[in-house]
Amino acid sequence: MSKDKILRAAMEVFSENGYHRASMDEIALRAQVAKGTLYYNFPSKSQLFKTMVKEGFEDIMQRTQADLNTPLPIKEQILRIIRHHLDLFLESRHFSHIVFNELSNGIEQDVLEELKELRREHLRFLASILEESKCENFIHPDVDTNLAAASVIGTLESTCNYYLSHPNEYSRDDLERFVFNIITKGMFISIE
Amino acid sequence: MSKDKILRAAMEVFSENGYHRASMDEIALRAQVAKGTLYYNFPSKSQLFKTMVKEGFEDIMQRTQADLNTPLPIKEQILRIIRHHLDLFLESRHFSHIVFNELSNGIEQDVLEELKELRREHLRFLASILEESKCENFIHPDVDTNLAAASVIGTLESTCNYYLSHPNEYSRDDLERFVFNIITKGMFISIE
Amino acid sequence: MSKDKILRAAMEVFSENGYHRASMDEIALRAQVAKGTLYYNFPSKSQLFKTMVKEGFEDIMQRTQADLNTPLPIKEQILRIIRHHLDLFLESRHFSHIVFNELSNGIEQDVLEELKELRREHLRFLASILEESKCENFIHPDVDTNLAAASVIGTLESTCNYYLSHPNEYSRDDLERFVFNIITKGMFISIE
Amino acid sequence: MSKDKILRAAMEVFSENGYHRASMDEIALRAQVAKGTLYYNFPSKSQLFKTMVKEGFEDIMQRTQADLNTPLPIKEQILRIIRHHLDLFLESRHFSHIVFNELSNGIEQDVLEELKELRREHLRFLASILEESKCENFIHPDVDTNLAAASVIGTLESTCNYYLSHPNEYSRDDLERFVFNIITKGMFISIE
DNA sequence: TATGAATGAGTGTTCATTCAT
DNA sequence: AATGAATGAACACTCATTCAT
Repeated sequence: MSKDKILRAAMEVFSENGYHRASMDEIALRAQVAKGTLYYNFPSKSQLFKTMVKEGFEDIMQRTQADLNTPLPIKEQILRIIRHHLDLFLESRHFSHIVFNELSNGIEQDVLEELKELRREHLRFLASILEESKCENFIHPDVDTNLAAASVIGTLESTCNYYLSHPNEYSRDDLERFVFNIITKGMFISIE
Repeated sequence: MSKDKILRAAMEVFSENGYHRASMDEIALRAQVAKGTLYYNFPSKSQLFKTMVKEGFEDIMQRTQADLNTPLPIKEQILRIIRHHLDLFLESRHFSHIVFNELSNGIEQDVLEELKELRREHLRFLASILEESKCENFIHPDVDTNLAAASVIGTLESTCNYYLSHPNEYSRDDLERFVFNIITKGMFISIE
Repeated sequence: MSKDKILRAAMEVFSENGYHRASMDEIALRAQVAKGTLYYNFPSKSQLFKTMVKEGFEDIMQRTQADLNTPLPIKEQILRIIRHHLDLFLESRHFSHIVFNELSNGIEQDVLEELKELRREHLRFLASILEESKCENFIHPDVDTNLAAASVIGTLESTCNYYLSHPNEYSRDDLERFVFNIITKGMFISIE
Repeated sequence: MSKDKILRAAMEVFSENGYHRASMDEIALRAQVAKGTLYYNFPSKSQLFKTMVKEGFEDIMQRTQADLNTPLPIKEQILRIIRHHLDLFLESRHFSHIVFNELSNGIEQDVLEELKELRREHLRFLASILEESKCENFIHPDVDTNLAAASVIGTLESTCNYYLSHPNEYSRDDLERFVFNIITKGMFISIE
């Protein structure tokens, strides 16, 4: 079906070029449909973008959720969340970049709000997982889980970026372990 | 002087719209100079952008450095770094966003590399501060200071974003304290 | 069809203004299409120019060739070549001017080479006709036919220019006769 | 003096780039004066161009005239005219190209007419030399000396072009001899 | 006499969008 | 459901020219 071909092509092109440098011509070319077909299926570039982002978010949340359905020790749960997000950030690097960072400006106002809401939803999803851990006394009682969720995402994004722009300095496992440690234990020994 | 007026206007316009939606016309208008004057002072849009970013980086590094020159307890040092970067992220919110995130795609290749190098330099700067702390045994010996620097930036960026899009939920002090705690102690009590 | 309308308009506008002063706006206006349509059909100004020139060259060579297919006395052959090129130079005066003269500088390097090759091809075409005459001993054995072809074109261009800028001094027949004589017999009686 | 430096630089830059692609910035740079100085000495780009062309024409005419002042056999006279013009066409190749060919369009109307007049004057100068030869019965009585002068220029220009774009195929002497022969004897043996 | 910062009209080009088919 | 030719507003950039010093 055209719609799917277009969405796949859009994911590629947006990822490779960012929102603005991605052109509808290129997407049509990559999807092997005529340009008109894009507009037959999606009302505008920004709406196509939004649909694509939405599916991405739903996918990561669903996969994470599925993985947490079976009862697991807390440590394992954290590790799996990290792993899923590292997958996303490393494999669909540019997509995740757009999704997590390029949403503050430069995108049409109408769609921007919806995209931000999607991101907030994702953060709420992560926060709710953390909240559960907090209830079970795994997390410091003074830690705000909303900010913590944001901080997890920020740490993942930023370290992935570093990892990707310094190839050969670390292994993927190093990265995973680092993020796990920094999130759980912080970096300092004790400074009080 | 025109050059300064232009840089100030550029900062505004790039911040409000992101690199691509910022137009040279708008910058000229905002700087109250003719369009040609932009090109008299800067050879291209991307070079203007680069100059602006460069000055921003130099400023934050210089101010941070100045503040760390006097001997301070480690806790205070960390707090000050956080404060300076919170200042940057909250006051020049969009600028910092561009600087720390929008550099992955969509900007002319030639300038992109220089910008990334600026960012790397900034991370090295932070990493060197952390490395010092590590030498004095304040930081866990297995923590990589490069990744840690990246993670600090990611945490700051992401939590600032959250803070800014959820007004009235937290105070600035909450934010500062949260970031300090999460960086130093992590979020978990003990899960081993 | 748009493509043809554009080529016709381009011919007009390039002829009247020369390559550089011809603007894509003017061409679009003259062709009664939107500016975008120019770029839908031709990738750039220089490529549009090249296409136009190419068609012109092909036309003159084809028409000349067609006329020489039937066996004719050498004198008649020469006259017909002259006539065809006078037609071109007098009727599409500016076009031929561009084609034969404006190709030395000021045109984008990439297209310039192709245009020069077209001109060389046309000269080879004329030279091959002359070469045949030479083989039949109509032409002085020491005359280089390549240079001779170039010289024929130069003479035609230059005398046409003179003719056009001195209206009423000569008839078209005068011109034709003059060129024929000067090419075949030269201007001097005998000076050795 | 500035004026001379500018004229020399203008000659270089116009020759290398053609009228339109030559920029006042480049000329100022090459002349090592500030841009304002160009406008202090010449009212506009086109006037600067005109002045330069005028000097060029005067120079070639003067040098040719000087050479013909002493009594010489007709053959030698012709050879010298050819030589002087070959010098001009081969050494200041682009300048002469502009002067002899690029004057039909693309240059500001106001100056264009004056430039054409300069060219006509030069042709009259050559024609007058030929006319003299004609009076002495060296030239066919039915040859119009005005057209002949134009034809000489056209032949020179065109063969020089060919010569320059086919390096190593001919020597300068070949060229000189060819032009002399074609002008004096034409290319055909006898076709009546 | 000379400067050079500033100008702004003009240029080629891009691209999301439309619509007749 | 799908097409692709056509659009036109918007864009980065150029450059001859001006003018206060």
